This record gives sequence, C-alpha cells and structure tokens, in this order.
Amino acid sequence: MYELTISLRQGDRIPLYEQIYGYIRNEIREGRISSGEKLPSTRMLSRHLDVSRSTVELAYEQLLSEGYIESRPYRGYYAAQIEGLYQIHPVRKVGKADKKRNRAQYLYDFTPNGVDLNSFPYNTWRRLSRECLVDDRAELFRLGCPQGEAGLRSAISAYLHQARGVNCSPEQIVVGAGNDYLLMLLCAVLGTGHRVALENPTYKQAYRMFKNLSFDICTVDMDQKGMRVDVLDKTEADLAFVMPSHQYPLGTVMPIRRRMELLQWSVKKQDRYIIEDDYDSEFRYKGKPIPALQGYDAEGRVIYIGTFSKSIAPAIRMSYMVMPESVCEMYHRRCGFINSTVSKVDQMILQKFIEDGHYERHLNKMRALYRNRHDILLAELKEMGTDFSISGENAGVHLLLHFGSGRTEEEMIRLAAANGVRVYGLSEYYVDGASPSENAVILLGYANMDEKKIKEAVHLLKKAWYGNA
Amino acid sequence: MYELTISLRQGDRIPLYEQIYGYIRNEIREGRISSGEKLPSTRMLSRHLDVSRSTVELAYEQLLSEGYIESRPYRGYYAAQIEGLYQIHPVRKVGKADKKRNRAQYLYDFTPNGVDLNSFPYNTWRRLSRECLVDDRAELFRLGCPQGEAGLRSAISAYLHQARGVNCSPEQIVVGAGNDYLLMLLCAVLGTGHRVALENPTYKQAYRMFKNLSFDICTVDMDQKGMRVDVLDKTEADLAFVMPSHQYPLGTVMPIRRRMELLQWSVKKQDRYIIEDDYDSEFRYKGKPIPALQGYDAEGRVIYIGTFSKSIAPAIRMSYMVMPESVCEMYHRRCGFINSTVSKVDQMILQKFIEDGHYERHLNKMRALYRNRHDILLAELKEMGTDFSISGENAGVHLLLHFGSGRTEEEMIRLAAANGVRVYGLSEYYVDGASPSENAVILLGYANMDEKKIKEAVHLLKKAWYGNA
DNA sequence: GGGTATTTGTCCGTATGTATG
DNA sequence: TCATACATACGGACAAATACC
Repeated sequence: MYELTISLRQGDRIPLYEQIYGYIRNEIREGRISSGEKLPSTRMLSRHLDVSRSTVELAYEQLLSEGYIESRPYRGYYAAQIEGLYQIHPVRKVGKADKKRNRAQYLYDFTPNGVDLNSFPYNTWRRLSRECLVDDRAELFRLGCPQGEAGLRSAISAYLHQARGVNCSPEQIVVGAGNDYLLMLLCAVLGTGHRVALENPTYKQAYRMFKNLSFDICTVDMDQKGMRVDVLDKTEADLAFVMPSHQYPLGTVMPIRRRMELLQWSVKKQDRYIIEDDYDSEFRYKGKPIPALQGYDAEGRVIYIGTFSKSIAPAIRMSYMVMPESVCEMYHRRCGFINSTVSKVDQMILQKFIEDGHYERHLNKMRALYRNRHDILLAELKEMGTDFSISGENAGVHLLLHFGSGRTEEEMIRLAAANGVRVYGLSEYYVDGASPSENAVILLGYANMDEKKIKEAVHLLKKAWYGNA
Repeated sequence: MYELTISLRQGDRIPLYEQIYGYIRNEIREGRISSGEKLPSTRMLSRHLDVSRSTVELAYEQLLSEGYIESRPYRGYYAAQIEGLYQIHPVRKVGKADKKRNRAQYLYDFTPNGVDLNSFPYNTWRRLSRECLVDDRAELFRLGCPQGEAGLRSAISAYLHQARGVNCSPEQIVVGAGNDYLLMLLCAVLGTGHRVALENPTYKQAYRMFKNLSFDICTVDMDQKGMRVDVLDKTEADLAFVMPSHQYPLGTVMPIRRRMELLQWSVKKQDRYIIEDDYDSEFRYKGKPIPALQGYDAEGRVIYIGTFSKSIAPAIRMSYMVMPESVCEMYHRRCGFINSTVSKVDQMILQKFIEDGHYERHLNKMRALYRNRHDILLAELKEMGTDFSISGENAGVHLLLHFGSGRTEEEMIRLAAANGVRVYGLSEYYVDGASPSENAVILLGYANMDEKKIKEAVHLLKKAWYGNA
C-alpha cells in the first residue's frame, strides 16, 4: 500500500480536504501512485494525519468523482487508470526547503522526561477551552484565588483522596505553574534557615532550587528501599525531600516500613517536614497501588507535591501542593498575598476535564499505553543481553539497566549515540560530585516511543553494545 | 460468559456507544464481571441490543484503550485486571450558588485594580486558542524555553521597543506568570543580602514579596516628581523599586530630570539596580508618551517589568521582565534551570495576538475607552465639589482625590459605602506604618465602570459626601 | 483426525446528524 | 445559508481461531 507523507496546513485558506485531495491527485498524476495500487483507508489516513475521517472521506469522494481513484466497497480505495484524464497543469511542486535540518541527530531518544505525543485529548481539551471562553467570560476578569480556583482544588482533592490516598481538604491545596514554581513557593513559605536532606541521586531541579534559595543541603544515601532513614537521622536536616512512589531517577519504590520510619523521623523533633514529590505515581503496572506517604501522616508533617505534567502534558504547566495545617498557616501569613501563577481559563478547563470524567479515562488510557510499552521494552531487553540487571520497572515511565563490570557509562552512551540512539547515564543525577558506582547504569525512558520504535531502538542498542545485529 | 442486560435509550443525548461503554465499565468496576471473564462478541451484543455491530465495536474499543478489557483476536474480548485503574468520583461540584456571596454588597466599585469586562476580544482569543490547539499540537509536549517561547519574546521585544522605548533583545526577556512571580524570580536571581528602596506609598505586593524573601527594606518619601533621589542617596539601598510611568498608588509621573538623577544614583556604586515596574504605562491621555526609564539606561542598571494583566486581562497571567546583561548572566547561572511558569498554549496565543496586530488594535481601543471614562469622571468630579484637588490623572486607570481638612479617610469611605459605592483610601498603601497625611485621600479606579455607572456613582458620592442629591 | 462451517476481532466504505463561523 | 469539519451509527468483507462433524 502506498505510504502518504502529507504535511497539512491547518487554518490555511485551503481547506484540509482539498489539501489531501490535491496531494493524492498529484501523486497519482505523476505516477508515484500507480494504477491499481491500494490507498490508505480513510481510518488509517485520518489517524495518520490527525483529522476527522469525514475529512479524508471528502477528499476521497472528490478524487472518486474525478476518476482518479476507484472504490471497492468493503475493501478499500484503489488508484485508477488515469490515461485519458485531463491534466491541465501538472505543476511540479518544488520541494520546499527541508525544515528537518536541526532534528534527527538521534533517531531514537529514551529520554526519561518524555510523555506520549499522540494521546493528548485535543478535541476534548479544545471543546472545554471553547466552553470556558464562551460560558465564563466574566471569570476572566476576576483575579481569582491565589491558591487556585476553589472548584479545581475540590476536584484535585477528590482525585488525590481516591487515587492516591491523600487526605486533604481543598483549603490545603495550592495550585501553581509547575513543580519548580511550587518548590520555590514552598521555600518562601518555610522561610530561611533550614537544612534539607535529599536522596542521592535525586531530581536535580529540586536540588538546584534549594541550593539557589540558600538552603543548607545534605545528601542521604539510598538503598533498595529508598532514602536511608538511619543516615538521615544523623544529619542536622529538618526537611527531607523524597519521592517514595517511584524515586527519580532510581525508580525505587519505598516500602511501607521505610515510610513509617521516615514518618517517625519527622515527629522526633519539632518543625520537621517531609516533602513528598509524587511526580509520576499515576503509572504502576504491578501489584497494588501504594498510597502516598501523605496518607499515612497523622501528625501533619508531610507536604505533598504532584503534577499534571506527566499525566496530561508538560506544556500545561499545572502542579499542586498539599500543605498540612501548620504549613498552611505559614503560607497564609507569608505568601498568601502572592497571586496565582496559573491562568484562570486553564484552571477552569482542567476542572471540567476532571469533573466530567475525562481525566480518569485519560489516565487509564495512558496507563494501558505505557504498560504496553513497558512490557515490550522489558521483553526486548531480555533478548538483548544478559550482562545487566533491570531495576525501577513496574512503575513510572522509565527503568534502569545496571551493567556488570568492564562497562563505563560514557562508553555505553557513546556507543548508543553512534547508532542513533540516545540513552542517559545515572551519574548525571548525583549531586555533590558523588557517583558511587563504577559500573555503567543506563536510564531508559519509554513514554514517547511507540512499540515499533522501542523494538527498533533496542535492536540498535544490541548492535551498539554487543556488536551483533 | 457474562450476560448483559442493558437498556439503551435511543435518541438520548448520551450516544449509544457511550451507554454501552459506561454500562460495561460499571459492571467490571463493581465486580459483576470478574477479570478474565469473556464478554459477548460484538455481533452477539449488537443483535441482542439491536444496534449496529460498529456501535458495539466503538464501545469495546474505548474500554480496550482504557484498560478495562483485553482483546484476543479471533477469540473474543475478556475483562481485564482492573487493580490500579483510576476511578475518580468527583465530589459535588462547588455550588455555583455561593460564588456570588462576597459580591454585590456594593453597587459601584471604584477599584483601582479593575479592568474593563466587556472589551476583551473573546472571539479573536478563542479563534487563536483553537488554532494553537489544532495547529501546533506537538508543541504541547515539548517543555519549552524556561524564559518563554522565543517567538513571544521577540514579539514582546518589538512591542517594547516601539511602544515604550525599551531597548532589549529577546534574550534579555523572561516571561512569567504574573508580576508577583517575576518579582519572586528576580529575588532569587539577585540572591540574598540586598537592601531595596521602595516608594512610600507603594505597590504592596512588591513590598510583601521583598519582605518575605528576607530583603532589607527602606522606604523613600515621594514628592510630586516621584521618589526623592536625594533621600534615596542617603540610604544603604542597592536596589530601588520604582514606577516612573504612573506610580501606584499616587499616579505620579516621574519627569525626565528625576529619571536622570535616578539613573545617576544607580551608577554611583557598583551593583546597584533600578527595578522599573511599568504596570499600566499603556494608558496615557495627555501629552507625549514618556519612554520607559529603561530606554535611557546606557549602563545596564535597569530591570524592567511589564504585564498583560492590565492591558488584556488579569486572568491571563502573563508578565515579562527585561534584564540587563549583568542580570541576565546571574539569571542563567542561578535560575536558568527553572521551567517556565506560563502554559505554552497561552504563550502561543499571545504571540499570535501580538503578531497579527490584535494587540495594537486592542490597546488603542482600550485607551480610547479609558480616556473617555477618565474624561467623564473628571467632569463629574468637578461638578461634585470643590473641597478637593485631583491628582494622578492623565495616565493609568485611576486617580486621587485630596480633600481639605476636616475629612478623614475612614469617614469618606464609610459614607460612600453606606450609599453602595466602594472607594479606596490611600493610607492602606503605606508601609512601615507611615501615613503622612492627616487629610483624606481617596483613590478612584474607573477601568471597570462604564459612562453610565460613573455618572451614577459620582452622583451617589455627592449625596454621600455633600448631602445633596 | 482431518476437513468444514461458524465465530470472532478487525478492517473497510457509507450515511446522516451537528457544531461552527 | 452554506462550507467545513467532526461525531455518531450502520453493515459488509476478510482472515484466523475454533467448534463440530
């Protein structure tokens, strides 16, 4: 079947269906689609071009009526014999200078920060967006609650309760423009003079934020259960920044016992707080979902941070923080005056998105999708080689490969790059210069790679790392 | 195999396939269909329900994509394991009833923070919004530049150059979610150990931000020309926060000479900076527009902050900061890692809005509108009484009434309130407890009051303050 | 036990309704 | 009113699995 590569200009003065029509007509005229050849089905093409099926149908109908293609009911459309067809001006389209120059140094990118590009519910979002701009006009002009719209906070609170076992009222929530901002805000809320303990390796944005806002920092080693509370206990830290659900980058899931130890640490002295970053907890593939640390916290020591960046789209720029009562009080006293950083329209869209059940459906869809990719990646990796172990799987959208001796990270990354595959080393996530492992540890994020790409990429990795294709 | 007993409501507003989808989803959720159990085939069910097979197919496809069922080709559909699936039952939507609770105690509100409610180009904005969501889909998934999209920054830089005489390249601009955020960011960029001089009275959000981020603060008195540089010179401040175009709340416009003095202050010692908040400079009604202070700054001492809150809508949450080279360098070193706080979609919408000339048109429209209101308010006020003088007119969207002796602010506000008119006193804008004037000074913002309302409101004020209707 | 009819998911083209500008 | 685009609903063709003779 002929593979079409049309680039549509949406919003152009030329309607979509005419662009499709014109393209295919040209391909047939100039023989790139020969007579009898099957064309992509309306469904396939509509999915491929990301337009409605009816739009493609309109194009096909026009081609049909002009005799360029033939329809075989229930089978498909086929290019017709075009001899004798009038061709007034078979204009040769000169290739518009290729825009793709800057891309594609890497054919495959296992970035651990990716999200799937194709699953965003554009149509729903657009509809909700329009509804908000039509229905709630006046709302655009009221500045809105600094913490975020009450309705959205209610929706988030309900979601967190059911999905993550987080106990909170909407009043405890602050909606903000991204995790970075919320961390910055939190630092302002807590004020100066704190020492924060970070896992090592950790989420570097957090490390940088604390560092640049003049917090004292100490790093605490991790074992397979997460941050070592016995080590934490010996530090002077009064804040602990942790990712119990799926540590970044290690992928560690903190078991209940360790969580309890951590909570005990938090109440041993006054004014200790745990900052729980639950950045990608939405995605778990095995076993029962573990409730958030916040859910076990009876003493109000856990500050919970979550985001829609991973679960919807990074460009959305919406995250939320759940503060215990004592922090709430500080927030209102010190930072209650700071206006919300999220557009009210966006907040209203998201609120509707959650309330109307779209968010639930979307999450389930994404989970199914990511699980599938996760399974395929695991299967492919097991075929690739045996001199590494895998960790951090079963949750999130990335996993780690721990190689045996004799392999350096730089070498692995370089070899992969030479074959067009971008992989990431663990060492860049260590702070304070520490990097305890001599052996290569490689991160593979699979969120923005489809099945086919995963297979091809692992195939290339095999070639790169083991020399056989 | 599970026997389904669905009663479909044909012609309902809920589509058939969604009814089927919803029913089966519920059965699975509530365990009436257990995992692994076979579902009726699309044909069986379509016959049973007397709908098309494709309708059933559509329902099954949705269930499949959300992970509720699994497909075994040529064999059938089977209920999947649903552990970990998200089930969000939103709590009752926040009653739209109590939204209006806090409003409408006042019939007329002369808030100095208002904007006009009816002039927002909803249709244009909606169209651009739609275009962005259709056109630049992939952009949603790239995180975007921390400073804001390059295109938007170019557009802002071009606008600032033409309209405000600001000299900058797009690289010097940071786009952020509101002035509050940009001030917070700026504090992080500058780091600790600074002393900032504020006009008194001043924009209280700025005062609070500096105070809460542990900056030393000193206040500098104002005369009719703005901040007194001679007083500033005697302080230890290395930062000066000023609003030369139209000081808030006094409405003072700083003349050229004073601006030069201020610039001279900034170069007298190293590492001094002027923060210029140009929050409502778009609106001037008399005389030539005065370029921004930044435009006169040859030494790179001025940090310029502007916003779209006043000129478009507060809910938009987009502001921008122009940094001189030296601050740029600090920004990149200390805060370059902080992700943008503005949704990419919103940035793209705004960029198009500016580039397509809508912003220019909108500004001119708003200026004409506000000038009209300004003129009418002035005329009405002159008819109202003679025991006050007016200042701060000719620019911005608010002005001040300075009353003679024997009138206290509290009394004026109370009298107005008793007649359903909300006015604002100057004293709340003073910081450090200072409030030099004994006499009442009243702020009147006219941005969100139309001609009719202005006339009615002033009429009521006359009644309230002078006793005659 | 091997051929055959049936069942099944999957793919397909088609028709009509609806929202928007 | 009309063009454009999308949503919903319909039923036939195909190939693989399976049940049945």
